[in-house]
Amino acid sequence: MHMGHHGWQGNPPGTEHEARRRIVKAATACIDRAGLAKTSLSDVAQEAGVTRQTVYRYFPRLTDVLSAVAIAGAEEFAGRMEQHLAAFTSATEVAVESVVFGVRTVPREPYLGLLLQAGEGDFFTDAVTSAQWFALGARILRNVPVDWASAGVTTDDDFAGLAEVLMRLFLSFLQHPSAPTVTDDQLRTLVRRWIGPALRGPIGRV
Amino acid sequence: MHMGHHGWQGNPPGTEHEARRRIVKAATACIDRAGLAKTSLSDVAQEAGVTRQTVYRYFPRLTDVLSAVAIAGAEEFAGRMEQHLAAFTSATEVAVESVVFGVRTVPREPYLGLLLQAGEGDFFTDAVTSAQWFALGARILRNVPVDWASAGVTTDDDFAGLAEVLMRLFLSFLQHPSAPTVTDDQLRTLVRRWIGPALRGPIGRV
DNA sequence: TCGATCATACAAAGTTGCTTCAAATGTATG
DNA sequence: CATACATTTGAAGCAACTTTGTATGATCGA
Repeated sequence: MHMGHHGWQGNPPGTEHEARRRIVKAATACIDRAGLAKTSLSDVAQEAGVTRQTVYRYFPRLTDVLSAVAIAGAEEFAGRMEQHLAAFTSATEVAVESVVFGVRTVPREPYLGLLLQAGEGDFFTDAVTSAQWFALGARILRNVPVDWASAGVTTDDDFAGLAEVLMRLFLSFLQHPSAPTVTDDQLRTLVRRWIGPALRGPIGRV
Repeated sequence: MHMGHHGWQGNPPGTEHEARRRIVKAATACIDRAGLAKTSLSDVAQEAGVTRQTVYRYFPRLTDVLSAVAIAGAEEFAGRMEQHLAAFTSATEVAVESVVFGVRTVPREPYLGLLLQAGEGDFFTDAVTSAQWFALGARILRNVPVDWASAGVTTDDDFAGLAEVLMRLFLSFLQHPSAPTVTDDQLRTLVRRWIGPALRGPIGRV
């Protein structure tokens, strides 16, 4: 990574936005490799092939870089989740598989895992709150090509409520696997049995 | 607490079991007052009015005292929860109110709160695992005088599954209140809407 | 006498409160 | 981009203190 000595020194190739994106990508790579605690701004700058000052140009503080990493990670995850869920045709299956997908995928993404375990006051919690997670979940569900109306999910509140319950279950399984090894099928049975009935027939007031 | 200089020194009043119970009670009081980190075996002994050696007589290690505290606390909590739930007559309401009761009650019990936040490898986690919590929940539900059969909950698996979902939701609300202040009614609506339908009519395979 | 406790002592392990040194953050200037 | 620098943070080492866990003999009541 010894670029910079004979290359361009003025305006970089690509837009400002591009440089910003490259820094976030570099930070993500560093965190994935060395962990959050062992990642310094110098490491990120080196990985991105820029100097520390350039990083400060786009992010006033180190925590802003990390917030951007968290948000970018969540967005990327949302995209993959949506893509994955598009393969299912019933509302119940989409609900079931969203939990399974989350439980199996998130632990492989170090910065997302950190995000979920973050405690009160943690800057990571400020970056993406659980409320934002629920909103993200609702957005994902809404975009999945399924006949939600016939499943009784129509209003924004319906999506928000369903997303919140599913997200809470999936967060819970990350922290309390319950058995040393929970199989995908055990997860499916649980969600299908206890959330599924709500997705058949109108939900209405209860 | 300067007893011991002029009191009895031989066999104590009450049975062996009584002394053990008194130590657990004293430890609970200490933890409630000073917190887990600031509670030492000496404190517990002094609070119980015995010497450290007597504590060691009943509990080989300090962690055994704390395990006993955790288990006793969970049992006591289960008793109060069962009593509370006896006031409700429908299966759905029992499910709903069990979550509300848990969310509102547990934070007031320092040693239970610690238990729920305990991480992997924490001795508190060894004391009462999440699997034990789910089992406790199932036991509670089973004992509440409600016509579970007509709600579709009959087998041990039904109780275990329902208890697991409810416990997970309640644990989740402890850690992610979602909004700064979640009202009891918001909690009720969520659970009633997404778990309730499963408790009307037979559950069966899905 | 027996069984449980008290009293005291003590080694090993863990905590706390520093001091010191290196690394990282944030800012300035050319 | 490159270099320089004040301030903050983190890690490493170390001494004083606390706590754990164990041992041993004396005391008291049944």
